[in-house]
Amino acid sequence: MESGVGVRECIEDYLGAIYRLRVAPESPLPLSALGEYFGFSPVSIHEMVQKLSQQGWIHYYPYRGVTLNARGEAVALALLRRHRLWERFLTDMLDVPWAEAHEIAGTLEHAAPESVTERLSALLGDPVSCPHGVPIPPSKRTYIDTCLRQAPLGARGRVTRIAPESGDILRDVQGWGLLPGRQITVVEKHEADIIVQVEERLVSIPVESANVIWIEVL
Amino acid sequence: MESGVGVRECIEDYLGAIYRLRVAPESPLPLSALGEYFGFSPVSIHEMVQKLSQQGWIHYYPYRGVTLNARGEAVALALLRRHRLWERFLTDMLDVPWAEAHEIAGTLEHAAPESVTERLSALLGDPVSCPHGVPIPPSKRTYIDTCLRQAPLGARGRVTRIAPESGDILRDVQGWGLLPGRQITVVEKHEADIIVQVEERLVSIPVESANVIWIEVL
DNA sequence: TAAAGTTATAAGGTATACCTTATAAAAAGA
DNA sequence: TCTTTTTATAAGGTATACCTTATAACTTTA
Repeated sequence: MESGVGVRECIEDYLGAIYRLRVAPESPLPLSALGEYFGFSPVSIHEMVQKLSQQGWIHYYPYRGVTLNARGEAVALALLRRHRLWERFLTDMLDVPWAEAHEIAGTLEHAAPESVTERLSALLGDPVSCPHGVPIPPSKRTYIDTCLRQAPLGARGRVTRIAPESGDILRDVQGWGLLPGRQITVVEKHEADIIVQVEERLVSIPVESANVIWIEVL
Repeated sequence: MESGVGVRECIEDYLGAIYRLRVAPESPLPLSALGEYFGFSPVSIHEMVQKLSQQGWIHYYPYRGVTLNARGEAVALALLRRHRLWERFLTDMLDVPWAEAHEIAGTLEHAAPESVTERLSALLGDPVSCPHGVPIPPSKRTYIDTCLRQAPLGARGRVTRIAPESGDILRDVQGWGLLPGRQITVVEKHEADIIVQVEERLVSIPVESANVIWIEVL
């Protein structure tokens, strides 16, 4: 089973995007979501999806969307792992700002082979158990997370991921102190925002942002 | 003046190759050398050279070869700097074997922006003065080097670079203890080989290898 | 159920960077 | 000088991944 080595960069990007954008592994991701994410035309997305399906990376359910098959998911997970590790390297060792690191990691994740990334993981102290940073898939996801928007009142949890990610939301999340790994408690839920407690501090999160913040309820 | 940021990867590769392969900055590098280096057809090389010339990266002297102009040289130098720094990171911090590091650095040098590479330089202790490793161009070359093949008998010098580089020669060079930075003395010159002294040890270098080892005569 | 909105697909086009084959021009060697 | 070799250039082709326009098929909503 491939893990991303030698897989065409463009294919990796699509598989990674499907992984990041999907709501649940089984529910098909509409092609329109991919189009919006990449900023490509529906026709181009459709072309690529056909190719990915023919080459056996995804399941394509016309008029409904796509899901990753085992092969595609393996590549997406490996990609995400490389992405996270480079992100941590950039922030922890090179002091690159978090939001910027995300973008740069997006190119490094393709450039560095698995072997290098694994050595990098060791250099960083194998951050699987995640001291402060981003959850890094070891080879399978080890937690089940819930969207903050859906989290019940009073829920206590750990921020697992920001998905789908974008430079802007990352900046907000950093400002709120909601980086992955942080412990939070949902203290109030309103129409337009959700109030969470982050280390003695109360923060108001707009619902649109709460839609992309995921927590593991503890 | 550009320094490699935003310059098309392929263009950077050509400019870098011209820099590495050239014998002297002024003497045109024949297109056949580029063809051999990349393994591309003469026609393809010619096409690319025309493009590089039109876009103002190089001087093209038909039937003679190419030289870098100031703009092209700046990009090549920045590329080489990024290459060297990633190489050092890979070998020094990730314990990747030298020969392998060269290849991997060849992809990282394109992926990481200048800013990251500069922070990387700081992390590595700004290896401009080069403790043991590879000479890293700061922004201009600060040494004048001679091909070992041409070095006079009895010359004492410091290995500056292996150029043109390839996985195979790097392995040999590593075995001989002739990594860049090492002090050597030319003790004998024969038809087929050159005997150099490297830290108490005498090593016989075949002339073909001596052709790609460069030293700064001290 | 019919209209409106999505999604699919066909057809044709773009740019990049490579390829081959064939011919022309220049340089190098006998 | 003449031939051989090298270098240049023209012509046509490939693959990838994007584009637009137009039409067809399906889904959703009124």
